[in-house]
Amino acid sequence: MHVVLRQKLQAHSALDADDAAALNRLPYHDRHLANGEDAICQGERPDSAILVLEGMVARYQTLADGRRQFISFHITGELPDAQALFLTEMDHSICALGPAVIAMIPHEALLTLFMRRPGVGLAIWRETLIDAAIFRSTIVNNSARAPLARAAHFFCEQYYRARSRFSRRGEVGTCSLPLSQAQLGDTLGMSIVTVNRTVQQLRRTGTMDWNDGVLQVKNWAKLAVLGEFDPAYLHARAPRRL
Amino acid sequence: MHVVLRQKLQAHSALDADDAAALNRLPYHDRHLANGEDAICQGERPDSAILVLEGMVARYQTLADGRRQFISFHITGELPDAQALFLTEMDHSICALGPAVIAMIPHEALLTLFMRRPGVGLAIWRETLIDAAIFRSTIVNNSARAPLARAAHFFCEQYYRARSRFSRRGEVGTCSLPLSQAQLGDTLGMSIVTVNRTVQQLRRTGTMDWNDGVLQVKNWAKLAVLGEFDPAYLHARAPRRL
DNA sequence: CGGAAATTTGACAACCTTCAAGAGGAGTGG
DNA sequence: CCACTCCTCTTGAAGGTTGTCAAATTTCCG
Repeated sequence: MHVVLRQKLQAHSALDADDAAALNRLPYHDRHLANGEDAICQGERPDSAILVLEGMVARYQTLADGRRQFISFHITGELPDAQALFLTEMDHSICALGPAVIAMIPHEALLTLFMRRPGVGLAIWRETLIDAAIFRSTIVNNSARAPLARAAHFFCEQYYRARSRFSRRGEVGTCSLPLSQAQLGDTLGMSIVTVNRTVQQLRRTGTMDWNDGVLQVKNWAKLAVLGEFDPAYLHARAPRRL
Repeated sequence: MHVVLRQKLQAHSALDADDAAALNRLPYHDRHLANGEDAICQGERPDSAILVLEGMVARYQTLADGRRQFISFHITGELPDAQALFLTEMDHSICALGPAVIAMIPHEALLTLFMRRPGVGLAIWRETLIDAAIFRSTIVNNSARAPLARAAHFFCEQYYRARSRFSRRGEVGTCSLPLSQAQLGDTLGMSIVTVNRTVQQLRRTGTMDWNDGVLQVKNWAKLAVLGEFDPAYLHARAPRRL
């Protein structure tokens, strides 16, 4: 757990030895989630933060008629409910896509850590700010792009983020993306039928494939053009110290 | 300037006397913006944060074909680019809707303030988290709701936020909303024609009117139902201290 | 092996966007 | 003062895209 969190924070923030040591003393306990299981629901007031250790979790809101809208997806090292540290009531739910393992870290322990090591607090603040930057991009994507570009942009983002822990971000390769087409529809705001036809259309471009929860990128440059994808908004590297 | 910021932060965070005093010593300078003028553009690396003093400003992204997608709107007391404190490069632009006055507060002064008065830093952190909560809601609204509900929800949010500085949030009344229909289209992801017809449809419900940049709510309860509006996501009150 | 879920395909209707044009106002310059 | 332009709002019509309905096929899982 500790190494996962430390690596994530160090991807964009400088932590000194004392910060790292303090991180290593954070208490937590693991929790295993089945496919589709909720880690936390809208309206609840959690007293622990979630750190994804394995698998993928998603944030979603439930609409008045029961439909779901997915908001974001999170992989190993991410803190999908960091905002709950300061916003007591959850305005959305978090569920597992496929089996997942998460660590539950008591809010209290994090808050005292922030007092003792402000650098850690700032790193997590930055984490939440990157989260918000991704939300902004999602607003633009779902509101303004036609289905093909919208789906392409989504695939680009997931692929780029999944591989950013390694050095080779773009280029050919695969990553895990364990969604159904129906869930992708609830992500991009399109009907299942349109999702299906759009994905087929994307496949025909020869830039990517997506099967059995695995996204395969065959021509990154072309896919990025189709999706108008510019990774600047992911703020992958912006170290700054107080 | 100082009183505007202090009131905003105290709306959701407890500040002690020393925090307030430190806020009052923040340096800044005013800047007047003409209608449509950009306060800051995508790609820039600001060294000051923006605080809205008068009027309204909007965040937006520019798409590959030059179209605009508005992301959020900000009124007196809000910090529309607080994230730039820790994410150096702007991933969006900020412009004025109608004439506006903003205060520019040097990042350096804010960062040293956070070191001396962590409570102020936390208050602004919470501010950015509420920002993100609004983004989540916008994703849901623009992705999943039909035009009428989408527009109704948008009007509800703007009205509720504009009036939250006073005690009477819901109920009958007016607030400033100086957008054109075309700009509302670039906000909700609808064409001008659809915006026009949707607004007319909303007017016919008798719940609201919107003319000359003024939003008038005539039947708050019914409008909130039309827009499926639940203000919980605005986290208007959630005081918590370290 | 059987049943449920996911993917795929077709057809059609509804909706939205685009194109086009006119009305009303605000601001500018002759 | 009026003509002119520009912008916004409004309305109509046509065409295209997307959602809905329905059903077949494949895959997954017990």
